[in-house]
Amino acid sequence: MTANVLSAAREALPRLSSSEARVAEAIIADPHLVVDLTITDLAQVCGTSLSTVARFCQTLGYSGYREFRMEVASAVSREAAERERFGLANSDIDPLDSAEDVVAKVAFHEVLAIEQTVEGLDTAVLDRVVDAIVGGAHVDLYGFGASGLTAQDLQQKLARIGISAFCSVDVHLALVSAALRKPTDVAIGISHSGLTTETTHALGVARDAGATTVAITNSPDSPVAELADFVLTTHARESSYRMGAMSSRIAQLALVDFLFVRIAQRRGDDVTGPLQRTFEVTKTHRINGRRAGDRRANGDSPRE
Amino acid sequence: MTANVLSAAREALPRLSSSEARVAEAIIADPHLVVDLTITDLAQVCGTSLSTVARFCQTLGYSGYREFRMEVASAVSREAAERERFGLANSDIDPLDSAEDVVAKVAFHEVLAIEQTVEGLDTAVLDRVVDAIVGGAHVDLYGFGASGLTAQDLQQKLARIGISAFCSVDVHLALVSAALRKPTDVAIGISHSGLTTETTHALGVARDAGATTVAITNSPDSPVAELADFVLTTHARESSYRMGAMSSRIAQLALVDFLFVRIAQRRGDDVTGPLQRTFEVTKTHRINGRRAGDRRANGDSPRE
DNA sequence: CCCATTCCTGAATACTACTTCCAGAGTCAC
DNA sequence: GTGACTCTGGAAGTAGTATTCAGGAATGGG
Repeated sequence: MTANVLSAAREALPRLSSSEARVAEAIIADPHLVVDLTITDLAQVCGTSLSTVARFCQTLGYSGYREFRMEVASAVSREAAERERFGLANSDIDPLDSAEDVVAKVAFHEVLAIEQTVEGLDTAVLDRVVDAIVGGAHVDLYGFGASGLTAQDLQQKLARIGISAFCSVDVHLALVSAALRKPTDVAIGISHSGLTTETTHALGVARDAGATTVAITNSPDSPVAELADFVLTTHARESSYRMGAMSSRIAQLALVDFLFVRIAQRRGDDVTGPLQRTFEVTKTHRINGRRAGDRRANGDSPRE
Repeated sequence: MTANVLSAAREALPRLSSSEARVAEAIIADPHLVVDLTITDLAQVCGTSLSTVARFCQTLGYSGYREFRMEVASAVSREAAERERFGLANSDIDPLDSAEDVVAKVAFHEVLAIEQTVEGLDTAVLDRVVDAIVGGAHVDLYGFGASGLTAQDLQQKLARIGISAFCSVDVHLALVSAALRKPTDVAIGISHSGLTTETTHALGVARDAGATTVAITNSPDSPVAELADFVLTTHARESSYRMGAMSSRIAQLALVDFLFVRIAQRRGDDVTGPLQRTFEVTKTHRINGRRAGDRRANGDSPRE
């Protein structure tokens, strides 16, 4: 299922028994343990028996420790390569880090979040959501707090290509809209944790009204996901929780972009046109450059 | 020793005996053999005995096949990542692209936008903006359309760590707020093109009121930038204008995150605390997790 | 040309690491 | 409290890996 072993481990955590979870946590905290240690040693480090470690590997879908280990080695190396591109030795932010370090580390985590979201994305589900939206009449979006921005972002994008979309920061309005959904409509709930009660509530109402429901969340086992016909999962790692909020939002936006581009593509929309125009306006402006600010009034671009 | 196992093997070739050379050649031709096959099977494929393969691994400086194999797995995965990246570097989205292709390409461009923004960032300017905000009384944020979401995002973040920040989608309210700025305040205008009249206007008003002004834009020569004491530039490449809208917003958010983390770091804020708590809530839920569906009466999920 | 030395090689052996099985402990529902 | 179930680690079994060793080829000296 999930391409990256480590994301898979994180995702599987809730389904695991306590001993297996201990193994998962140790591995998530330091994946290098797997590469360096034999199954026996790893079991000892985790305070459990090697049988449990072996079972854990199989729970994740691997034939055993050997296969799992190779997979972890690959994932670790891939991540290390990424880190090197940012010139980083380690990736946790320290209070004494320089501005350059902080910037590189934040960027690294955000890039990682995007890449892992891609790896873990089920494109079949993505396309079914695209089908539902393209074939549907209207899209309702529910998201509050940070996820509210993602919802608004998608709303703006859909509206721009002529798809009826609604999104409100006001829970009451969202609920009213949810109650009015028809079976031809699509309702999308966005919540990183999947626990946000307002989002869950709204999505449930839309579901009861007969709409096709979609969840965008980092926790595919969460309440929001359970109300959804289709679940799109982001893979922002929470282990370095200090970054969590940022990475998760970037991952959500990336996901929303995938969805949007695919919709535009499916509809045969000429996404190029309008944006091309923006591009040219900008370019023209830049050539005359400095004085454009003076002629204010009306010459504004489609976006921003 | 050479960093990459495979180069090492290639380099060592002339020094190897004929049987070991045969092993080396097979591996160089298809490194995946090592990942997939046991030492016994690999020996058979190479038409030699497993002893020879084991010796070969030791000749290259590894303790044995096991260690060698892990190393090869790492190298192979790293190389695949590089190749993938390279393949995406020069490709635009095509109407006939598959979902996988679309996702990979969009993600690549977004990652690129982050990386280039990091590269082009003047951390000295960043830190002076941080100084202004940390030492100031209040932050006003102006941004509309897509950039409005970035503005709101930063507003939310600053508010969360107790910094007075204002952001409104209503231009009038923004202007009123701008007019009320004091010299101890900071006003930040966000506009990708730098041409948005509302943003320019508001930033100009805040400047006249005496506030320190900051511009976040992709065009450092634009009107918004000219009104700013400090300019933070995003580097979302517009050449592939089809992606521009998405990449620019990601770049803006990344920039805002750099700013935010640096501010939190400077203030010695315990960013860890609140987020840690969120993490634990999620975790608690997850432990009971398994049966959450039952409690929820109607919750069935089509996937998983 | 023959013998001695050295190096190379793979079969056999020894060993380690991994997998699988199983029974006991614990947990939950009735 | 009892039965059904799950979780867990010990132990047996097996696959995979390391090492030893002897035969054989190649090289060099007599």
